[in-house]
Amino acid sequence: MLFRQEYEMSNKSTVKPKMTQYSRSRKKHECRILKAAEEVFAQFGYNGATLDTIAERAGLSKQNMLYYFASKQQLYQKVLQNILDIWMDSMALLTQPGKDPASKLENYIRRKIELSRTRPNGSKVFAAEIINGAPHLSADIKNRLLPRLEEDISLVESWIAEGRLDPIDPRHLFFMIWSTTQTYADFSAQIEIILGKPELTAGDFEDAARLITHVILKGIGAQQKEDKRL
Amino acid sequence: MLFRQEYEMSNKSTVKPKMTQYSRSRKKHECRILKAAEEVFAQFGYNGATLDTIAERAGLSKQNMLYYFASKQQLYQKVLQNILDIWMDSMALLTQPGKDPASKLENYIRRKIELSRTRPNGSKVFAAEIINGAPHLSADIKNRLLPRLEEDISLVESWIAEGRLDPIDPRHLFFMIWSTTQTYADFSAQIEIILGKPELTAGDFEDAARLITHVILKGIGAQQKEDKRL
DNA sequence: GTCTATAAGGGGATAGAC
DNA sequence: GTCTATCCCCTTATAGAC
Repeated sequence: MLFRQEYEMSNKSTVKPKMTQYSRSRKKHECRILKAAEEVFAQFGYNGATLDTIAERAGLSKQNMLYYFASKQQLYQKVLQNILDIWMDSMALLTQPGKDPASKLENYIRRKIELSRTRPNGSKVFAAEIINGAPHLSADIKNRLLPRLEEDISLVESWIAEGRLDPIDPRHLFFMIWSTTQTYADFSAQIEIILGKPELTAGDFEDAARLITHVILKGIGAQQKEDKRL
Repeated sequence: MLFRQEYEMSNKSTVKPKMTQYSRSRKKHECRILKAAEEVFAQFGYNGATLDTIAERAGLSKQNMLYYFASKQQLYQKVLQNILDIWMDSMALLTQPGKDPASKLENYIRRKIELSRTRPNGSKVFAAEIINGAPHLSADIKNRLLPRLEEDISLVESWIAEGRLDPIDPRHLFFMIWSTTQTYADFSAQIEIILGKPELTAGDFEDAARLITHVILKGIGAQQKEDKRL
């Protein structure tokens, strides 16, 4: 499912049928609103997006939408949280047991590319937020992303210590993986023009994943089991 | 100079002193306005930026600024043009005579990183514009950037045909170079948090250049004369 | 939960004096 | 070229009926 169900806290342990009905309806609305908001924030930016446009795309009135999300900021924050959650989930691929570093990194890169294909608008909203100085997100980056990332940095450092990777700075490696994969969501307008296509296809994302994996793994001296054909 | 002098067309071949005086004063104002606009558009986005804020940072009134740039859109377009011009100039490093492919690519990557350091706001405005679907820039990408890029794509293809690079898609290689270098401008807010610094230093950009050059050149099978220490 | 109406403020752009 | 004044539209958010 593209939009995960949130707001679980409204479901108490003693659930009455009426309450369930209520919550389901509410979730359905919230889900549609969040989907519309992600699209509109991505296309017009925070200030360019209007509640009217979002509401229309979600199929309700602006005033009605404000019943579900009390303010524009609250809606925006939720969109940001969602994509950060999804990206942080994907980091689990780096700590899968029983895989070599090259496979783990390849799985992570491929997952990030897949997310650029399936959730481009979330990526765009996130990117625009960072570009603007992350006023609504710096706390989450510091308090949620960074601690999780530190573990992965230590992991990469251990791989280097074991001689399985070239001695590179793990943090810059992550900047490289993030930028090369997310650019296929964030800069799709430019990439489409250069590739001469109205829309990027699944094949284009596969090309991207193959090239990024090849260059990064070979570039950091990680052994791949079999070299992919380009 | 950070902001190149534009609007050369107002200087006719028969220049009178008074006219020169006039033009110099105008250019000085326009230059300050463009610098301020680049900063404000980068921080707040097109719709979030206000003429009042830009004018204040440039040291004049909003109404006075509108004497130099007739509309917000016109000012914005000029900011976009400037950074695209600078980036296109940097592509000349790929066609320098008497250099091997690895050196040319390294020079280009290093120049792009240097521009991320010296003109981060131009990069941010450009990035936000592409994220929003490039409504003001798609014509320029198609008509100015793409033809220039086609030459560089042919060049990379010839290197591949000569066996000097792995058989990669040149277009995706450029997407990789652009994303990895521009991320140090566009995503500086996130990178600063992760590196634990209030501002990125020249040393951070040097670290980035070294890692990107190492990984990409090694990753595409380009021979480097001497492997840089990490 | 959904509607109509409206308050309240912001911001781009123009008019016209100096 | 620079200033004061102002027009006019857009947008967020609230009030209150149903």
